[in-house]
Formats: sequence, C-alpha cells, structure tokens
Amino acid sequence: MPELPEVEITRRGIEPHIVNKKISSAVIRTNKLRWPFPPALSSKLSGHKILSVARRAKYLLLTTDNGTLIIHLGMSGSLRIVNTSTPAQAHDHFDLIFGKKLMRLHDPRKFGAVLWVKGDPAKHSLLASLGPEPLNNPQFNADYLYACARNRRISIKEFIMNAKVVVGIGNIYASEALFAAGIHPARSASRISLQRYEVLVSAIQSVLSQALQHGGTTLRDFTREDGRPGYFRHELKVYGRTGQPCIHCRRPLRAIKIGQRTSTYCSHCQR
DNA sequence: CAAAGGTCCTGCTCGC
DNA sequence: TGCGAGCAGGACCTTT
Repeated sequence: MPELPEVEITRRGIEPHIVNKKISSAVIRTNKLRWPFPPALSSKLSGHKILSVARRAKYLLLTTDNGTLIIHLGMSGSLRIVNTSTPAQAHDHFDLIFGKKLMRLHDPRKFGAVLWVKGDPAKHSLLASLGPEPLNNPQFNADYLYACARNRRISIKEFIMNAKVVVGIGNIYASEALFAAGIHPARSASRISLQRYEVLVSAIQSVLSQALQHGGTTLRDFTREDGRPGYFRHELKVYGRTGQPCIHCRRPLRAIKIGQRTSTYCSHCQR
C-alpha cells in the first residue's frame, strides 16, 4: 500500500486522536513483523503521553516523553482508530491503547515494522542515510537529482524509487511521475538532461500532491484511520492500466519488469 | 505458479 | 592487490 501520500494521509488521520493523549498500554499479537518488536514495549509506552506525530520518508514517528515509536507500514499495512471494545481480526498485530480508543496496526504481509528509539529518531540507523523529502523541500530539485545521477547506470525508475536518492516514491508514483514527465522508465538515470530533471521534479511533486488531495491510492489494503479508502486510484494514468490506451496517444500501454517491479508506460509518449 | 503498494542484506563487479 | 561504490538478486509474508 503505502507510499508517501498514504503514509502522510495516515499521519494526518491518527494525529488528532493520539497527540497529547496518554498511552494506557500496548498489545502485541504476533511474534514479529519485519523485525521483532522492541523488548518490553508496553512498559516503555504505558503512562507516557504522545507529544507529536511526525513522518520521515515512509516512517511514522510517534514521539513520547520517553522515546519515539517508529512505525513502517511495509507493503500492506494500515492503521485504524477504533473503540477498545472492537475485537481484533486476523492480521491485527499491534494495538496502542488510549483509554476508550486504540490505534490498531493491520498488516497481512507483515513487511511492516514497529521500532523504538530513545533520543533523536533521525539518528536511527534506518533513517540516518535517507535522501531528501520530495514535497515542500527546496533541497529536492533538478540540480540535486542531476548531480546524484552522475555515474549511475541504473534506470531512472529504480533511481527515484531509491530512498537514498529521494524518499517516499514507490512503484505507483514512480510510474505515474515518469509518464507525466514523458521519460521512459528504463532510461539510464545518467542519460537524462538537467532540463528533463526539471520536468521530472515537477511531475513527482505534482503527482504526490494530487494523490494527497485525493486521500491516497487504495488498491486493496490501504484504508484511512476511519476505514475510508483513498480515491487517487481513479486518477492513475498508467499504473494498473497495461493494455489500455494511453490517455494522450491512444496506443496500448506496455508493461516491463524493471528491478523485479512491473512498470507500465507508453512507448510512444515516454522516451 | 505469478504478483501485489517496500526495502534491507548479501555478495558480486567495476574502476581507481 | 585492495578498497569502496554501485548494482542485481534474494529474502521476508499472506492473499488473490
């Protein structure tokens, strides 16, 4: 599910329900997700108040007066705010309980993660070497991407999906941004001009912003904190549309594998 | 059997 | 030869 727009929609959804609230306890119902849960997690959290709900890349950062809970939604994770009386379903792995309400992590594929860090979360090993945020960040610009792409043989699609280059862009939004920019997904990152990187930066920002406005993309697992879906799926121009006509030239969209991931594109409009 | 929204880790290759 | 950076592939897990 979750690329930057979905994680940010989740952040905005849960924030008003949990910020400044005191954690009663935490419940863990599975052995591990991508990694084991932090030891004695409930005792680290119980009795402490959530001071802020932030996002860095696709990580949610719930900072308390005792440390920061880091949550990653992996490929299929979602968070819901429900009443404490709501019974847990299959794949409901983790609850953070606040009196009568709780925040519940649901993740069928278990590629997500719940981690704990004392002190500055930006120094956590998983966050320390992340690239720039793509939205509202002057550091993310064409000069930066162009410089970063020198001597890189990989495709532009793998390049912008690499979190060390820029964070938040996964398979859906990489496909959409490259279509919007008219760049073939398999083109080498080092063989794109500065001028075309200007177009690509704008396309990435535009696609992510529009997805945010539509509440993200729901294909199957993603829901907002109240269970509603995101509606950007209806705005997708290439992702999931293999064989259907390009909205510009009407030629059928093609699919290729790039770095193990399906990439849908228009061979006429993207070069 | 193949694929699905992510990303870390391992081991290899390449160039200085 | 040695070293670091870049890169490809595998791994994790469940459902459709």
